[in-house]
Amino acid sequence: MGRPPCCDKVGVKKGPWTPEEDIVLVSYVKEHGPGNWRAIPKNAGLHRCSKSCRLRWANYLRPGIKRGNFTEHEEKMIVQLQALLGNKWASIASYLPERTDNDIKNYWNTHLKKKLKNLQSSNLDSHSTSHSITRGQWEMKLQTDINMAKQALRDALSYQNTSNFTELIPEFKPSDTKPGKEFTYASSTENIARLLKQWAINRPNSSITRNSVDFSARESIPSPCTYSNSGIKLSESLFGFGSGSFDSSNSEIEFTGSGSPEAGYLHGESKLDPTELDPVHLSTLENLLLDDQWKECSFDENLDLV
DNA sequence: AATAGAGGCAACCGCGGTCCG
DNA sequence: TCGGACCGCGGTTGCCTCTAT
Repeated sequence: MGRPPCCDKVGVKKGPWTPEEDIVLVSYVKEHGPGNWRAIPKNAGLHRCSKSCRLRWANYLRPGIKRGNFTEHEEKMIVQLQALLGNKWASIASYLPERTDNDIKNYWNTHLKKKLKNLQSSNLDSHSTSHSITRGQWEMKLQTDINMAKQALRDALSYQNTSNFTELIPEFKPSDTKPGKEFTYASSTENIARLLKQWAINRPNSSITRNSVDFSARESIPSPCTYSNSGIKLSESLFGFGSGSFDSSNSEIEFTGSGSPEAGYLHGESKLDPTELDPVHLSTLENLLLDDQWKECSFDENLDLV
């Protein structure tokens, strides 16, 4: 009946990963690709639960992860997307391809929550002298929020991805550590980064870019669909978020590439796959957010826009 | 210099949906 | 068809470091 358990709970190691374990995991994934996590601990000789391996890979070891301080742009996007989507960290992370959902979640909980709370309380203070918010003010605020949300999505779409895969592997930078903080794991991180970089270079298809990524491990490449109308060119759904740019001044969106690497090999398996999204939900959202930009456009019948 | 409290973050836990034997 | 494992995700915990006293 059923499948055998992924790992026997006895003898499964917990806690922080050692550099050696990281190297073993990276080496194994390098050879076999991510996926089939239940087989990895056994085959790689790791005394870890498959779940732990997947998490370690997704949150720390996979190529393309940007570490260190969040930029102002990233911060704004997180705030606005959180307001839009709620605590859907995986969804939010799909807009920030170089950040993991765990990172975003942590950053939200430790920094942004407080920041917003302070902002709100200072706003409340400024309002305390006046009477309660009027209907007109409320509507204005709502409109502002909607505009902010729209801007967030535009920002997301105009996010400029780096074009070269090797650029995605961050070299260890002193800025990754806090001032004065002894970063005992630095050398290991650096080694892993180098290892991964080497991996990228040595891959059979070494001309890997973010737009031509090997999805062969497990995921299927979302078939590119092209919509072209009114100067708008798309190769995939908005939420596929491949390599795209959006120029609000001339209403031109250009997506290239046949699939979002974020949904596949480069970024583990937790990212949104456009083909798996609820078309009604997302297209409604897209419609709402990009109403101004998109209302004039007619789409291919394959598009399930409401 | 020692210590307590706060902050940051990696990793674990538990749940719901999906998949497989 | 069904039971149970796998997978992905969000919430939470616990450890380590920093800072204030």
